[in-house]
Amino acid sequence: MSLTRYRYFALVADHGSVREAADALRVAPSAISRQIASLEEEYGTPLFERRARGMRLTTAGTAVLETARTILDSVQSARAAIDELQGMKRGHVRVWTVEGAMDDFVYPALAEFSAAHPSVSFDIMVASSDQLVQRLLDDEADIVVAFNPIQHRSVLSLAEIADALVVAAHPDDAVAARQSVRIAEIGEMRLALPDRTFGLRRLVDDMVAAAGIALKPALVTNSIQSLRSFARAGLGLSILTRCATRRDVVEGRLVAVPLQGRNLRKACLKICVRNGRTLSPAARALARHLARSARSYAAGHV
Amino acid sequence: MSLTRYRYFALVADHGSVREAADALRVAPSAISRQIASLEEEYGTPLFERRARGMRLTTAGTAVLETARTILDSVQSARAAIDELQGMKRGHVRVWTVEGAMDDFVYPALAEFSAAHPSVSFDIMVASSDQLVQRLLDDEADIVVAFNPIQHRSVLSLAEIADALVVAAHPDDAVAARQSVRIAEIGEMRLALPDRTFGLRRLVDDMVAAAGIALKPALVTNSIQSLRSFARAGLGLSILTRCATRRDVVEGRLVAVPLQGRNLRKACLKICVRNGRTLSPAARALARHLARSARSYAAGHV
DNA sequence: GCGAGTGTTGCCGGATCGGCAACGAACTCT
DNA sequence: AGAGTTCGTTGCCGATCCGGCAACACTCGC
Repeated sequence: MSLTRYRYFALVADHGSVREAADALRVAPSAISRQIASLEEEYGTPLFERRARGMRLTTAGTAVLETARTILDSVQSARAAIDELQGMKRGHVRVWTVEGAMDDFVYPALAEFSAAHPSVSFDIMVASSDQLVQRLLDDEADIVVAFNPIQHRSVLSLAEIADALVVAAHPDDAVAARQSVRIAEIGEMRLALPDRTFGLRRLVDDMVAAAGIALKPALVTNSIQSLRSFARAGLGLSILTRCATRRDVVEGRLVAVPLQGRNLRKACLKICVRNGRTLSPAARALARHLARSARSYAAGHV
Repeated sequence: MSLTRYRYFALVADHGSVREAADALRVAPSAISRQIASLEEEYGTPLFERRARGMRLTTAGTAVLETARTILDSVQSARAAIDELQGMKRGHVRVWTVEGAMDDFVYPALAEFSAAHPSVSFDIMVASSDQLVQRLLDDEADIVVAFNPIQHRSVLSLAEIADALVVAAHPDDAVAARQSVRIAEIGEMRLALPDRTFGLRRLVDDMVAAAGIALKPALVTNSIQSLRSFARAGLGLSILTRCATRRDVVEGRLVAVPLQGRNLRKACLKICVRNGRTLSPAARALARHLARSARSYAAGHV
């Protein structure tokens, strides 16, 4: 939203330091410093006293802080009023998702939504893609985030994220230095794979079948986390999606090498709802939000 | 400021139409339309009902309008509180300016300042540059905006705007089609000039003297407005500054052709205060604001 | 004096904003 | 009914703003 300056300002006032506020907001200190400076220019007077150990409000700053709180509260209360109008007060939404999308996509999007609609509560349940579709058909899930779900006329996809298959390797593994890995090669590798109820596994099976190879996985599991751990421990390679490996890659614990091959079907994360079913207002709003997040996620990580 | 969306929103709600709000704010309707759309996305619901004859608030919109008013009021009240702290309540500032800078520079800057500090009142007096300096020394002016004022150790320049000399011509005049005019040529032209108390006139006189030419002005006046009218009526050419002709140029009534010549001294508009004198808080704030405006004006019109 | 902690600044890539012109929709007046 | 008017919206583009990064300046405590 556009009230960034006031949010930054209030947070700095609370923490007494640009640095701490920056950590709390997960932005660079310079961004906050600039917004404070621009606010001071707008009011034509310093709002903080700069000290060696942080920032202390000036008298003028105190007045602005009061304003900042008023502003932020009143936006919050407008949201609450709208929630009430739309029957989202005390709403509850049941989201089922594949494990691989949870950390990198579902939770960040959920955090945004929850900040806007604090009174809505959630179930976040994890299952394999096949099971997800079943939950949706059984009306046990309002929204599912599935990986290459089977086509079904009662399942409506609102948005999708193309998510490449990668080979996850320990940074010291020989594979980690490569630009890509061909399908034909993975038959020879020490591999960990998800079990056959996973959309990811179906994709891999189809590809290796088309290439005429047989896989001898060193480990089969029903947990994405365990696939990551396998590779992180240097026990061998795992096949995962880029999205599921992002955090470990950024933090240097894994390297993700793209899989290459002519039979590489589009690997696709989809936000799905049950066709024809009328969702609760809260669920509808969250579904819209997830779909929007998916589109911007897709745009940002191509 | 960054609360644009809420200002736009409130104004549209008040006027009941994007177009009227756009006219009132002097921005394009599309800009407002977008901000409204983004606000609606932020709240996840339409805030206006689109009708053939304008926009009508929805119920959700009414809730947001309340918020918008709270926000805008509370910013206003923070300003007022700061003004009070700084002793700017009911301040009064006496500004003296050259006529040529009034419309294009002084009034826009003043409007911004006045929006931020509504309780400050002004004298805006017009005089020639020589007289301005005298007012400042006599403590009859707090701030002056002068054109190439004479150097004086008690006159402190806070900021300056380089302002090129131009020949103003009627659009049909032969000169209007040219890229530039050399000093040497203006001796032959039918010219209007300000009288000798104007900084602008001093500049012209110095240049023609250096070029060894004598001028036979067709009209001498103590009013910039009359110089403009002279050229607009097609009676001949006027020597003016780019800043003083901008509006007429934009609206197609005049063409401004740059003057060229090696003796062309920098033509310069300066924001000046009396050195050593302690200004009232309101005057100090306005001086700062004018100086800042001058810098951004200079940056924007090179 | 030096290191650790702080806030700020220059630079740059990406996102946003506003102006312009063209469009589509709905009403009004022949 | 049809032409014209009055709306709001959208695509495009240039200018501006914002945030990340790295280097810097400053203060305090050892």
